[in-house]
Amino acid sequence: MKTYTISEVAKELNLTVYTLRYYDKEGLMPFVERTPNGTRQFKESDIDALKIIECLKSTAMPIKEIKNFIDWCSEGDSTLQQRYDMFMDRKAIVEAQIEELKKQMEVIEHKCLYYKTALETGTEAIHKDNKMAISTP
Amino acid sequence: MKTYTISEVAKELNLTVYTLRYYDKEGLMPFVERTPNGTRQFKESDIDALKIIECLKSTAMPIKEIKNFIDWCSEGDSTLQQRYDMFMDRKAIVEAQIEELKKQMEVIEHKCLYYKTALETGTEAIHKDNKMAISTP
DNA sequence: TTAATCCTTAGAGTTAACTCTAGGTCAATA
DNA sequence: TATTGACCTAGAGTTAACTCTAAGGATTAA
Repeated sequence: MKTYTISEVAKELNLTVYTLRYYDKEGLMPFVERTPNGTRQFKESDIDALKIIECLKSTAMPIKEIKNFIDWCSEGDSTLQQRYDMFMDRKAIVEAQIEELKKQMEVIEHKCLYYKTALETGTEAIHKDNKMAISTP
Repeated sequence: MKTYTISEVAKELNLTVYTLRYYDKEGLMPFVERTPNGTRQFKESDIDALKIIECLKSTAMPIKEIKNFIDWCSEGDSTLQQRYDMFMDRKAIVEAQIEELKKQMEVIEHKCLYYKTALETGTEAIHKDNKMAISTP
């Protein structure tokens, strides 16, 4: 079975070897095996697991919480409910994150229009006596 | 004109007074006026400006970049182009953030289903010989 | 055989964004 | 009048997530 070195994995996942070792130190990769002299040997399934870790990280889950999940995975079927609940919770969190970003997007688009108009006339004064501030953003 | 104390503003924006003073220290609030003895007096427009700051912060813009924008605001009409470009860039960044979250959402939903099926049969083994790993997440 | 290049660890250093403490001012109340 | 509680600053401390350094081991290439 093909295995990968830490730098190959780092390259593939767009991480540094430092980061991967840090994750290991934090207990995020207990499944990665070693050669007799201690070198990490990543299997395809390890890379898949790291992709799940990256997925959770990209939704702003703290590393300590990701570790809880990894620990549950190691404990086996007795933790299926916790893991299911975790992903359902995460789903709700990500939905909220998307909604929040969409809300802020409207504000940003409004500002784009505001500055477009200001640029056309050469001055922000066009928006004066408007509820949009001038010297404050 | 009605003004607000730092603790009133903190409450309204769901921040701490420490955070607001920190923002001020970092140059994010040069527009906030003071009473003769030094107490900050927030106007409505200052709170609006802070809401823009919070908007940018919620899209992961670093405080130093937000400060650039605030500085441009203080410089007046000569920086209209920079400010327009900044909001257009931010718009693209937020669009990418939303797309990224949607992509991760699919992974999470897939995991929800995975664990739902596993829970129904009481074991993760149901997914074995599948490309989904068992002891790795 | 020696140099380069990978790997390892322990532990120190960095950065961003707070978060708090110490010591002080000022205005209102008991 | 004294105490309470809000405000202030400077600067120290905290936390998360890296990021790097030092010192050393194994493998390959000249």
